[in-house]
Amino acid sequence: MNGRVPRYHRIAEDIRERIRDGELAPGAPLPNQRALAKTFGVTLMTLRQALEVLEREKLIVRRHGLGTFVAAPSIDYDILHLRRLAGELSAQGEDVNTRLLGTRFAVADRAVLAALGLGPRARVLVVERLRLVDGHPMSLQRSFLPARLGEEVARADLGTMPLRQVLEHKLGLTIERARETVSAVRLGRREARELGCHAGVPAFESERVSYAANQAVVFDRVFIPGDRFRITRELHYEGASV
Amino acid sequence: MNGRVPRYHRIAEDIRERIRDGELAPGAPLPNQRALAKTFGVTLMTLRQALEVLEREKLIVRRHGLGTFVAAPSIDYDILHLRRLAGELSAQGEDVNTRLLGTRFAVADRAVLAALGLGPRARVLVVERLRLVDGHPMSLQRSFLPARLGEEVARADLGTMPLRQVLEHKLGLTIERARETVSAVRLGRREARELGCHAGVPAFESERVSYAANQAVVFDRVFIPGDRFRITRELHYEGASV
DNA sequence: CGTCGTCGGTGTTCTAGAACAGTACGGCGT
DNA sequence: ACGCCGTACTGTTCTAGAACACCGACGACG
Repeated sequence: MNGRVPRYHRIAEDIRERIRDGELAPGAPLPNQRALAKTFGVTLMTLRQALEVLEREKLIVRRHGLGTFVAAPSIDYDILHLRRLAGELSAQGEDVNTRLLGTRFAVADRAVLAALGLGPRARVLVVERLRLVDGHPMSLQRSFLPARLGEEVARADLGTMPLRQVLEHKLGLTIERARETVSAVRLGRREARELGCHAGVPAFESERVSYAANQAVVFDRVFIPGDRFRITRELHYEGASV
Repeated sequence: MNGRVPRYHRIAEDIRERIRDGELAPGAPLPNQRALAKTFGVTLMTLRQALEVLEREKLIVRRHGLGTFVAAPSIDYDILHLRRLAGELSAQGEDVNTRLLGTRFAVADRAVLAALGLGPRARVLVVERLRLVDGHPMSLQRSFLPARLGEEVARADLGTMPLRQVLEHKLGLTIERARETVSAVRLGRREARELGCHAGVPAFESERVSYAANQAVVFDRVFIPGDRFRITRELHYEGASV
């Protein structure tokens, strides 16, 4: 009956879709938990597990004694900003596009080797792209793929198709998980030239490892000048004292 | 029988303490869930709730089929729970302390005025503190409070008591919400001197507005040299396509 | 006219147990 | 010697129900 995915995942996905489709507008209350449990044919506990998932994703807000509500979209805005940083921006709002600067094979540096779990001196495919917002360069992204995957990828039309999609369709690899680290660095000469600013200006550097089927598949390194980008988040202090 | 705090809170607190006291070392496995449930005299479900709390706090890691382990402390600054950056860290793991550099009244700059909702040329109390980790300076924090609150705060012993606590006990103000923005900047001369590095090195600058009762109460500006901090986050791509 | 209690809605915590699902390791077969 | 596979551990998902806690509104009482 149930696939191999937990029931509460299905339920969360179902509600998530209804929110995304606008069937449940921001601020609107969901049916009460007991009713939801009944319509999904599960126990209250199981339903609550689904709601917990959604709450962690900031899609809903639960208020004791009041009800459960679709979260205001202001919170998504932060997430959007974070999305951006990593470069998987989904052209929402501003005019965003990507310019392919080039691809080449090269020997990977130490950080890339470690992240991808490759032996020393292994070769990788390097894909270099520039993200433009409203026509102005926003970030420079270098993606590294193990050579064996790179062969296939290098033939794809990266100018128009997102790398994610190439991996999915050409190689059957679906990125499931990623770990991203952001640091503050000084912009190098080459990076500065591509981004149209001076060498040495402070910038964010994001390094990200993406996993498909528990295997490191892509390493991304993104540079964003500090004057073009900020990370914003909303904090809430509810229970827990210190 | 049970106090007004949920049972699973108590359990989480108990385990949290054992970790903090070093009774459970980083990397060490906890007893299995069924055993823990028994020793706490509670159901498996209830125990799991406690573990979930601890996992969200990144104090433990649960691994299916393997066990539950005390998480290895990381200097990375997790953007999802970023207690750290803002400086309300609870001495977890590393040896952390704060040195009060000084307090003074001054005319606020534009950003501070806007954030706190003050009129032009308003005076504020400036509290300057240095965060040390293992004896080395990690971040420089400047907090700004409206003068009317500042009078009271200035008399408190900020060397030993966290600002949060002063606000809570002396003024009855509980911070409920905050908005934080992180950008990449070049470190100024004064900041560099306090932090023991050269002017001009890239750094994170975090600006945070904290609200109590929907009123902006404190504005914090934190500088952290780029070579001492990183922001890390875990991404999951489950349902939702883009 | 105001205040306080009750009531019916909501989410929250908890029980006792069953079945499922990864992981490691050791023994069996080849 | 090697590989497969069962088994005994681990965490995970789920049930069916009960009792609790919180919130807002309505009505009774002073």
